[in-house]
Amino acid sequence: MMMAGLRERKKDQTRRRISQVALRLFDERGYDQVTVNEIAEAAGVAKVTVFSYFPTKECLVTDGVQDDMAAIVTGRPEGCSPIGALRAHYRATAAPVTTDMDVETLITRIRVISSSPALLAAVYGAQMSRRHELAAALAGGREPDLTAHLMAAQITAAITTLQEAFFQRLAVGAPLEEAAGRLAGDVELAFDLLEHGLTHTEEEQHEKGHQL
Amino acid sequence: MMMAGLRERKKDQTRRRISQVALRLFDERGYDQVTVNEIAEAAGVAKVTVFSYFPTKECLVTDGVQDDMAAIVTGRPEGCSPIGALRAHYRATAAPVTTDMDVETLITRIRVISSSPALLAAVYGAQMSRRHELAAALAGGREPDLTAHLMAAQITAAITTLQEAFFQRLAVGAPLEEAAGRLAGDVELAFDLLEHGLTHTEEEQHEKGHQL
DNA sequence: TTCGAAAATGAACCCGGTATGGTTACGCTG
DNA sequence: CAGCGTAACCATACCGGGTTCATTTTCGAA
Repeated sequence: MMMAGLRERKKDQTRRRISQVALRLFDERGYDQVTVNEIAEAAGVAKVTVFSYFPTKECLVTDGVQDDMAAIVTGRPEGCSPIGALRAHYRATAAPVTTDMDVETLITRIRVISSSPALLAAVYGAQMSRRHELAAALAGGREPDLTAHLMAAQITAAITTLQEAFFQRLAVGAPLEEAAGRLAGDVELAFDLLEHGLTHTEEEQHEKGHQL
Repeated sequence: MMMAGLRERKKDQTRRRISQVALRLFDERGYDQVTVNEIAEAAGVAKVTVFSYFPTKECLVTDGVQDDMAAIVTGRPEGCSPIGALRAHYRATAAPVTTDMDVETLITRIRVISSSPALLAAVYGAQMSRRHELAAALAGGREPDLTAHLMAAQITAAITTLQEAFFQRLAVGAPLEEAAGRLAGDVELAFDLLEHGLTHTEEEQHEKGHQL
């Protein structure tokens, strides 16, 4: 195994071509103004082939933009609180913006998603579904109680909001470095709110400073 | 105005008939297994008429199951914190389960929604949009900053989770009174978590007691 | 070289939702 | 009561996302 035969290579190639073409068209004319037929034609395949690679039109954009939170919690090092693990994770990913894919492509994806209500709703719907996994991870094996579910919901909501703010800056045209820099501070703010509650006034939050 | 002519009465009647028939069919066979054509036929109208009353198939179930949060915050009495107002509101609605509609119908709706991933995702997506309104209300006129958005996100997530838990108990068959009673306690727990943070351990939360 | 299987295809189909153009019946006004 | 404007309703055709299926192409292994 692991011998990349011609067949596998062609498959990967086709998949990439479809997704690239789709992203370009979406970016040019807007998600809703592009039909799957057009994508197929522009990519030189049949409609049914597009759907054989991507189960839905949405997946052409959203594939691989999901987060793993539950895995972060279950895989956290010994003696580390769940929230601590999550804070550390997002603190770490904020700085270098570690991404295994082309940054330009990622930004385009974000732009496309942010500017389509349908896509936004889909992404949020999907993330909501994952809350249950996070709740299970937080409960650590036991059946998650209401507290676990509430924590999972709040954490998910906070992360989503962070991403939203980050994406918003990128979509507006802010350079990647600046957006990442702000994100770092935002992560600390968000987790402070999560850990210490909303009744902490803004002054208190600020006077604490966002000690890295 | 307010003079209910025959025309208006017929309209209301038709609308109600469509929604009732749809709900019954959904409950019997599942949301995805019922087509709009079937609903129309069973209700004795044309498909286009169904869509003239309800913009989407989802709305046949989700219409009127939304919450108002932003209004609660903006309309809160003098000297009352936003979170305090929300806590008071949900504390109040938990006990009598004040609903202007048939309880049995409401429960059926909930059952249908809970058992359809598509509907759940739709509801979550819709609630997402309302977060921005709540954030604006929290900011009180000024442009909402990240803190406001984070608070709105957390609050919305918590409320959603409460409803989910409540609905879950009803769907499982718990009597309305028992579910409402538990909901009252859950509301206090949720707002304690919101106000004081997730790092409060469960023992602390419980030792505080849920003082009404 | 041959053969099984994976990949791709075209065409028909289903369903949610929209557009159009026409019919019915309510309600107002004279 | 006559008649007219209009709101509600309808049938039909259409569009786009997504599925099914039977058929053909293409790769890889024996």
